[in-house]
Amino acid sequence: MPPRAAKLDLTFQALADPTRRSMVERLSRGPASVSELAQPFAMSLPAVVQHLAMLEDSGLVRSEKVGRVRTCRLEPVALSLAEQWFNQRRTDWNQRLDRLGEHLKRFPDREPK
Amino acid sequence: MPPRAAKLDLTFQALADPTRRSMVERLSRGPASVSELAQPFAMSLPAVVQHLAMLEDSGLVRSEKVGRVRTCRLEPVALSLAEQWFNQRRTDWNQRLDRLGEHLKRFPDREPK
DNA sequence: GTAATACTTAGGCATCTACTTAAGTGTACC
DNA sequence: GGTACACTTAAGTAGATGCCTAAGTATTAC
Repeated sequence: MPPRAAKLDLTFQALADPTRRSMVERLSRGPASVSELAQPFAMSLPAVVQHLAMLEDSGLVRSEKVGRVRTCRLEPVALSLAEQWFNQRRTDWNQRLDRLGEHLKRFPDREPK
Repeated sequence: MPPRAAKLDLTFQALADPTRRSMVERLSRGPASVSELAQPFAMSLPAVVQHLAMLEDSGLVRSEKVGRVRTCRLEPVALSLAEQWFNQRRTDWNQRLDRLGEHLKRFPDREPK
């Protein structure tokens, strides 16, 4: 598997959980500490940290520890990598529709292949 | 959990696997039967069908059976639902950068809050 | 009617996920 | 030095995921 695909696996996997999406939403408004990120959730801290680990594995989030506080920030480049995948699908889809329309204009009666 | 979030769970989960992404890529170029979709993969047919089931659960793919052939097609609306989530993140992110820039222009020396 | 095709169903198995509780470690404050 | 705080590590569990093989059903072609 090409490395880019592996990265997409991790990214989409990371975004497939509502807790983690919520964290990304929070971080898209600015950095936060682990406890700040944990605060909205009715879940133990280790559970939150485990979610964070998946976000970091995917590259969506980066964090560094200063003193006893770990500060997390969003990595927008990683987000746009996933976004690009959607753009490519849309491009393929539209190209097909264009070809289909062209074909129908020429042969209005026949079913396209 | 709001229903929209549940849908995003299923969508991102569906896209987190390279086999399934590959299938979506194939389908973004036009409809295909189950065996056509299975052909590129070194995997049993039941495994492929299981992947397809997840794609259908998420709403990304729709299929109908005629005779003994099941034809699958992409549902582009489901794709754009996921795309929108990225757009919203990007909007939040840019708003924050704007505010940050504004703040720095006024108080060039202070660390922003 | 027989045979090939295109799935479909059922069962099983190894691994991964999403949590938990309990017990650390390192830093900051008094 | 002692205590509170902010994580961190470890170990365990229920359920989901990603495959497999074997056997079944419905169409279509001969």
